[in-house]
Amino acid sequence: MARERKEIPKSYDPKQIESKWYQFWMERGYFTPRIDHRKKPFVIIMPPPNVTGELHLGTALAAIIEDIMTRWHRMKGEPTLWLPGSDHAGIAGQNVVEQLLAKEGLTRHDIGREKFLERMWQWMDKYKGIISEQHKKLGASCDWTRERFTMDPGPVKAVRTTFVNLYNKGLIYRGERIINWCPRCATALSDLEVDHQEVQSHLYYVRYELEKDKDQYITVATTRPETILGDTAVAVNPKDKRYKDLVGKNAVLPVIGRKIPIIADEAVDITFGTGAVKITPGHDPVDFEVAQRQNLPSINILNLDATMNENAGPYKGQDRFDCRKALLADLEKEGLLVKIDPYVHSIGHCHRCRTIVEPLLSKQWFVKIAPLAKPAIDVVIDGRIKIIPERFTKVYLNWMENIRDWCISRQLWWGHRIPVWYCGDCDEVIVAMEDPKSCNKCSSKNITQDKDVLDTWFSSGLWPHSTLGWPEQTEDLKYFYPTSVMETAYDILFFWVARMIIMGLENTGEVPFRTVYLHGLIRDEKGEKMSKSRGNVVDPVGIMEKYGTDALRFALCTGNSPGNDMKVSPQKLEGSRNFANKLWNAARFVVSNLDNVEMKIQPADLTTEDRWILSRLNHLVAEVTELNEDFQFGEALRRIYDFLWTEYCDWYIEIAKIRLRDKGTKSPLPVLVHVLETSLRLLHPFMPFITEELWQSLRERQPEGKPDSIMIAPYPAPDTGTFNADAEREMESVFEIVRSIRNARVESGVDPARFIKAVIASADSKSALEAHAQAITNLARVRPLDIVSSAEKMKLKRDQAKILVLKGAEVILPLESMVDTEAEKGRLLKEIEANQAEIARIERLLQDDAFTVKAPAAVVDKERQKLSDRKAKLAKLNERLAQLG
RNA sequence: GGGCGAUUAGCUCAGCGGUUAGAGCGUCUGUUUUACACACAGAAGGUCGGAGGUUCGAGACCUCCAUCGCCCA
Repeated sequence: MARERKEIPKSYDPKQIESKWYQFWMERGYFTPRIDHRKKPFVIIMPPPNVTGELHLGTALAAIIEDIMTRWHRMKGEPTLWLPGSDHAGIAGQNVVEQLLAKEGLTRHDIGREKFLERMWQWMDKYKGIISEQHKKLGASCDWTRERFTMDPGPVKAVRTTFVNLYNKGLIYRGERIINWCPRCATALSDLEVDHQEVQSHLYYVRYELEKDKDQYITVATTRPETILGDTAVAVNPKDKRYKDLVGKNAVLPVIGRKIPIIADEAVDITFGTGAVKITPGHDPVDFEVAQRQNLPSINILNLDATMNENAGPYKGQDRFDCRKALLADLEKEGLLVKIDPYVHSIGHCHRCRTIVEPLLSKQWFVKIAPLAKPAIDVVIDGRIKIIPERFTKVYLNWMENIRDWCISRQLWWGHRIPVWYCGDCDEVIVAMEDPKSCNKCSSKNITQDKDVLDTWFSSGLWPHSTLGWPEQTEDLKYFYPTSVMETAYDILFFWVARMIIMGLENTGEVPFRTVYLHGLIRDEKGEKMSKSRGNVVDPVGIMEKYGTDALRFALCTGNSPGNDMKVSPQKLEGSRNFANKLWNAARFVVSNLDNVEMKIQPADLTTEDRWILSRLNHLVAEVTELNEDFQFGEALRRIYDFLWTEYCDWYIEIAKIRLRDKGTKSPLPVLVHVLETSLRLLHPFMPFITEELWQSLRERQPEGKPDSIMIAPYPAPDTGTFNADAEREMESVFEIVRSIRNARVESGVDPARFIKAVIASADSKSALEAHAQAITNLARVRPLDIVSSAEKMKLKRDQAKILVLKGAEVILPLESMVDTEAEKGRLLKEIEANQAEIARIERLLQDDAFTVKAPAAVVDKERQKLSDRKAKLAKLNERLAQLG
């Protein structure tokens, strides 16, 4: 890209560069992988965000983590595919458009199925675009040429094929079962789409008269008195002696007077209420099972809008909760309401609209799940799929082992229509890949398609293979499947991840992905879950505009460990932005010094600080590589941050300035540039925009052998040959000297601008320290500085000086009049005490045979070294104290 | 009822067997030291929720308890 070479602005302005680079990457086609059969690809299928509105922070977090993995693997040279897409979001999607219609005073029934679906598509097309744009703004390097929508022809065919196959295998069936019904959404829900919430409620004790003897009663306890109207029995436990004589007799339902039997069933809990319970097979799953065992009839008392139907007698037409009140009043009047106890129990609410769901008996389509769950359990147990963090493995298995048949039909219009036709003439059920024209049994043309659609998660469950072309054996499917990582939030482990494993195994015989990475949920500063109703939703686009995309990425990545929730605060975002600015300025400094310098590093020219920073850099590269491989991206990024800010900026650049000013010495620029360039590549997956911008400004000046973009440059690999413990030790001692002088200056109130005299005395590293005289002079503001041997030290006049006793050296600061002898004595005594304590501790440790024998030799040696350092230091401190008198 | 997680500096969190516990923010004291005040230098601040135990050695491992949060029934 041709750019003018000009001054880099003083502070980082993300707006200036982000869209430019994204466009550049897109134009070059970097996001689209080249299929290379010699290489193993890295593949992530994006969890498709719901097309119900705009992106939220949770989706942004997912995209960021996925992008980090994607960019990292791409830089490692693997053919890398990150396939984006979006989900039609059945109930949620339909809700959104229905609400829009409501504003026009319309319902979907007013405009009809066809017109409604047109509106749905309009909405979807609009928001699909918005979500893609937002992903682009985040820097998501996904392959837009392969973008998919769950209702695209490919996925539609996959859904159809799966349904037909499972039906033919007898794994999809239609049956009358107790399902969860949301009266507001007017559809059946799966068990997962019901959220149980504890509520303060009441337990009502109601008397049922016995048929033959009106003075005798059996009292039952219930939380839902209106369901009395649907009772078909009273049950007691066969072991319960209290009711032994009543079993086999009939009771009479209050108010409506229907006769029902008193039966014995093991399922009854003797300790609940009175030990006698009402059985309502039409509205309770447990009761339904009892009824099946005991051959009891079921009575449905509800209409689908949760009003009472004709079976409710006098209450017909009333809302379920009005009916409850009316019935209780009537019971009270008749003296049949024995008592009301306060009672806490959990009630199911619709996952989407929070309405209380109603269990009811209904004819729906189900997936027979047990045979499908078995292999899905095996692949996790035998490690073919690994879940991170590991603790979710247990959660997954526990759910999978107790799984129940999955209700997949939804009474919605928006979604994948169930591919089933019913013959009006012969009752044949036709399930076929191609839409039938007539009944295949009686050839009647009088056939109608099932009106319902499938649970959204049915199509989502196919996502990893349907997006790649299944059921066709496409090139993509053959090459990219099974995928590498499924990255998503832990709250859809069952909804989605589990079903993808089930469906993937069933359809392809292969696992859909090797690793499941589950991230946590994002909460606000107070730790509350973000939700529209709480009004604490943070819009990622607003953040990106205010702080920059890389800052958002940094903030969401650091401190985010798998499976743990995280809080996002303005402070965190500011800190992230500050880091971007810090990096910007470090690069600005390097680049501004860059013209006409030979950039090749000549090993012979390297100074100790050069060897130190190269050693540190390569240790960093090794650590980051290891952490990335272990999916610890937050920690990896934190290490890069620490290195750049502290080691590179605070120390290396500051020391390099000396050589930059003095043109006579070897230039530090080759190393400055090398470390910066390597760090930028290391950092690129995390902060793609600023790293590309800075990398390009280096490349402009040093284009030789560099690829066109940092995102296709190789990810750094550690060069262990640069590891240099000696250089690290030497620099550490320089830093210690500088720090201690700075500290002493402040302590003694020396004017910050003033240079003071200093002498450094060292027994064994005099010559080494001499090489750093300039650095110490500049960083600690000491001049003149003398470096002397321990022997020479004795000749110095020391009584009016401040003496800093360090590990490898002593620093003598002749602060003359500023030294307060008494205060100095106090300071020394404190230091002596601390050293004595430490020496005592180590001696105790080393005298302990258990330690010296059992601890690893390296640990013991480390302690011995520490002890001798401490002793030397203590001796010097004592000597100094004696001098002060 | 069963399970999981969290509890470390004022706040947000790292650290997950090696012995003086780290960072960022905040606080305090200074500083226009020609990359950066979105910065620099220095400082204060923690008996790592409690009690037992394992170990030569425990924020780290085990047991129990407490508080908060989540999931499943």
